[in-house]
Amino acid sequence: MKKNIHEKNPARAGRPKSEEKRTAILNAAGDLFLSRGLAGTSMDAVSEHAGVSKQTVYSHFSSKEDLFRTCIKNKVESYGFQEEDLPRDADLETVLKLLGKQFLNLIFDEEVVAMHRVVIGESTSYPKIAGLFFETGPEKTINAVARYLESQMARKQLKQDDPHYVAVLFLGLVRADYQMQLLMGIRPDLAENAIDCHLDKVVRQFMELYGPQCPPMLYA
Amino acid sequence: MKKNIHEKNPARAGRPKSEEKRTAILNAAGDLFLSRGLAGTSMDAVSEHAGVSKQTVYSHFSSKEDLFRTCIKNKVESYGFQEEDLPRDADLETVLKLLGKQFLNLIFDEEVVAMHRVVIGESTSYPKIAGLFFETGPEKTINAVARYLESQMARKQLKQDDPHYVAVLFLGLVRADYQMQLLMGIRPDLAENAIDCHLDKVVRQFMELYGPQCPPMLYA
DNA sequence: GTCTATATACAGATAGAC
DNA sequence: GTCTATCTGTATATAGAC
Repeated sequence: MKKNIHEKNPARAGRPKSEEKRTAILNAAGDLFLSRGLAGTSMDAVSEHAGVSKQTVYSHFSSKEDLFRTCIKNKVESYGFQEEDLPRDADLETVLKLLGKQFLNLIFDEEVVAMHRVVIGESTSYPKIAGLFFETGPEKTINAVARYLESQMARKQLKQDDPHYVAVLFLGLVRADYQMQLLMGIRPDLAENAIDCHLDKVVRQFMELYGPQCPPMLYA
Repeated sequence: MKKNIHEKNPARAGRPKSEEKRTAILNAAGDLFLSRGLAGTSMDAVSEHAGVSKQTVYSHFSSKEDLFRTCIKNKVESYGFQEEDLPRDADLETVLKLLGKQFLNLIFDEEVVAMHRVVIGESTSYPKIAGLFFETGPEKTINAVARYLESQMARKQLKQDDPHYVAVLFLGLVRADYQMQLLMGIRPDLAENAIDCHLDKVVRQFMELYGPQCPPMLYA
């Protein structure tokens, strides 16, 4: 997309290619940005860890910002939340628990935490990168959950409501304050089976609110 | 606490005092750290905005980290969530809506957003500062809400449960995904009265789960 | 106690050899 | 296309005058 070198003969280039070094740079930069932050990572450090010279880095990426944006873009796309993988025919509560577990695994993942940290920390300087991250990361997850919930509403398994709103609510229940603690470097104190207990309770509460056998609204 | 100058005669110091400059430094540094981040703020810029020389900054604070920590500590303490102000005798739902509104005002506040951003962004480099922030900020808010909920449980206005857990749940419902969007620089699209509608709905749902007339647990 | 001037280090980005 | 060497700016922190 950037240069489209080797269009004619990808396998046997006329001149020595550099796709290998490009990925080496991206890998090195990704690791460094996530572990030391943007300001804490020098272009010298990137070139050193990638095993190339600094000028080679600049020949692939026009600036540090360009490199940063490409790293985030690549990383966030690798963390898809596959709605397609969900067993739609399975019991609704089972799927919700599975969904919750997948979501918790995601937000507890160290690399995901680091990515949120650096994106949030740099969102003032680079709002567009933060926006891109949100749309292709958290927002995509919400939408995936919303689509599933919508299908269940159509099957009368869930009360009718705005699917996006309900997805945010469900994920909010699952997230609790774990995510904020993780972002601030606090390890949530998780006793034995605490996560599973939490998920059980959350799904039960969600079904109380949106399950088909839930009582009619008391007000309004 | 640091030097305790002028212990004997606070009003009429023998030598020219510097408490005034100290606060000027803290104010300038606070504004700059929150608007440009830690790495984006030089000690030169701090001294310039405070109207003092750089050496004066270093005479009051041993390092940039020391200055940063003191700024965050001061700021976060100024954002108390006064549980005492709540009208305990008022209707429970009214108080919950008021509580939710106060919380939303807090997390929508630009300075509070900026503070979260910088603390999260620097939490890898300065985990102790992030920990201090969490304890005296978000955690204190949770505890204040928990104490109120506990008092209402004692009066049988709410179902018995772990107050801290229920407080996290309530605040999670209120927060939805507004906070994450704000941290990433995205303005939540709020239609007319959207906040109030949201609060109404959230409180209703919370009462469905924990109100005294809520149905008995369907499982377990 | 406060200021001006400076030491020292390292950042991002570029020039020119091969 | 890739490397070594360098330019230019700026950072934190300190030394010494008043």
